[in-house]
Amino acid sequence: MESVAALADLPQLDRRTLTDTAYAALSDLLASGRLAPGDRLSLRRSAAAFGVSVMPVREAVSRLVAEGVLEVAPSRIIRVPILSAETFRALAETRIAVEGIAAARAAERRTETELDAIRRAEAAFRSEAECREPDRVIAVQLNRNLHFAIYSACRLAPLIEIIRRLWLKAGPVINLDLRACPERLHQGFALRRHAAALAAIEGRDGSAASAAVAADIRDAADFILSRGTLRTEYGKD
Amino acid sequence: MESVAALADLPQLDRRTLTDTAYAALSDLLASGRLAPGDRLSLRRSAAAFGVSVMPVREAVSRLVAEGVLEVAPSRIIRVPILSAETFRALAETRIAVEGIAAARAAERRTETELDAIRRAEAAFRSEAECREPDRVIAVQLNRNLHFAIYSACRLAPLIEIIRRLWLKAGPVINLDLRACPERLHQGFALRRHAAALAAIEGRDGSAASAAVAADIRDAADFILSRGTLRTEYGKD
DNA sequence: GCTAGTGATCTGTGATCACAGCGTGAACGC
DNA sequence: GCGTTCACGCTGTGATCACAGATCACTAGC
Repeated sequence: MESVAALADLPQLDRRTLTDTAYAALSDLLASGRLAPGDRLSLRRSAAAFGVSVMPVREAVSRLVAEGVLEVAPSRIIRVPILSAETFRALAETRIAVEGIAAARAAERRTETELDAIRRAEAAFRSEAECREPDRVIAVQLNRNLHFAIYSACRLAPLIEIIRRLWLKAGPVINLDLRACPERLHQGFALRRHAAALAAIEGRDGSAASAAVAADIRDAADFILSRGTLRTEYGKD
Repeated sequence: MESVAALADLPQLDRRTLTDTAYAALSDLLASGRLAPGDRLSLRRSAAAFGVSVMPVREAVSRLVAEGVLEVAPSRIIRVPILSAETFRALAETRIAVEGIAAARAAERRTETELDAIRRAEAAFRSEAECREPDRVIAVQLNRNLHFAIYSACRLAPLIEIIRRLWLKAGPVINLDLRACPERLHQGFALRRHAAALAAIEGRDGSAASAAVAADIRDAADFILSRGTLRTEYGKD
């Protein structure tokens, strides 16, 4: 018999399958905006790029398709969906509702530790956004970190998972927009909303936190919709 | 060239793959409670039962695993998760939050048509529940119909999809419970909540609708938790 | 009688093959 | 010169094969 204590240290050697790895890689590509709406994907090509067979990529893509993050056209082409304005609006409304709740709960029951993490995340984003030449990729990542630092404090694992998926769906559109209009970072909209959210969470004010997050999401959504780059008509492709 | 009008009638001949079919079949098994927590699943056996190869079943299961509806143990066994009390509570809280929002929105912007559909669904459930010997399987289905008739009126496709997934996760536990305690139907808790929800939606009272749905969910969750059949300790298996 | 070892069997995971459908481009016909 | 067609290549989907690991029943040994 081996040492029980030593075994307890590695609770579960994570059985990470190639499918999981491929899923994580594709998710990252989508979340970071390196995959834009309309971009196509090929199982065989992706598999070659990852250095595996098509099987794991296929399952990963299948999951993303099921989640609506990718779509497969009747012509058997996998691509990241091009959202219509209406679809995007519905997605934003859903985000406002769901993330608003998470923020409210987070404000009401955050611990000091969680509050510290949120403070640090807010500061990190702020310092990058106020920099003279902010790195867009990093800013997006830091914004994401801040939001999820807040949502994590709601202590509702299923809710956080839901939000993760919503971000995956909205990611490509938002990142594409930010890439096209980097100056938006300077306008400080997000900074104001973040500050308001942080203050609300510090003061355990649920509805104020919810409102701040909602405003943050709505700002971005309105801006994207106002640019009019989204399809206004519906039509399968 | 064929008639354009005729083509428009069948907007998209649904390219239903075997994977989609398998997914739908498994979802139905889970939602209707024919698959209980702890039940195991084998790819090869399921494939044989469906009369297809393992491939489609494998992808369908993979999706459900990704959604947390099924889990694959390190011992390579697929099964429907046995939720701990804590996990179940978190799931119920999430449902209360999300479905509450959907109900509130539904109440505020339902059309007459949608209201009619909700009324019919409520009446259908009531007549079955008030029957002397209610059919549990049918009652579960009618309850589901009513809830989704309400949620559909919120007009937020992503939100409805989220709720669909939440129901898939909670389904086995709830159905298992209902199967064990059919008398709960007679107590009329659900009936009262449903009536309150219907009245709120008729009166376009969002917060009342939200409260009614939340109470309905909480009743069921509290009842299940009070029975103490759920694991109280956590531990991977 | 009970335990430890051991092999048959079944598991999901990954790779490979087969196929029908669609897109694309070049060559042919008018 | 321009439009049509046809063939090639690539696509996702489904089936099958290969494999490592885990379970479980059975047996040998104490």
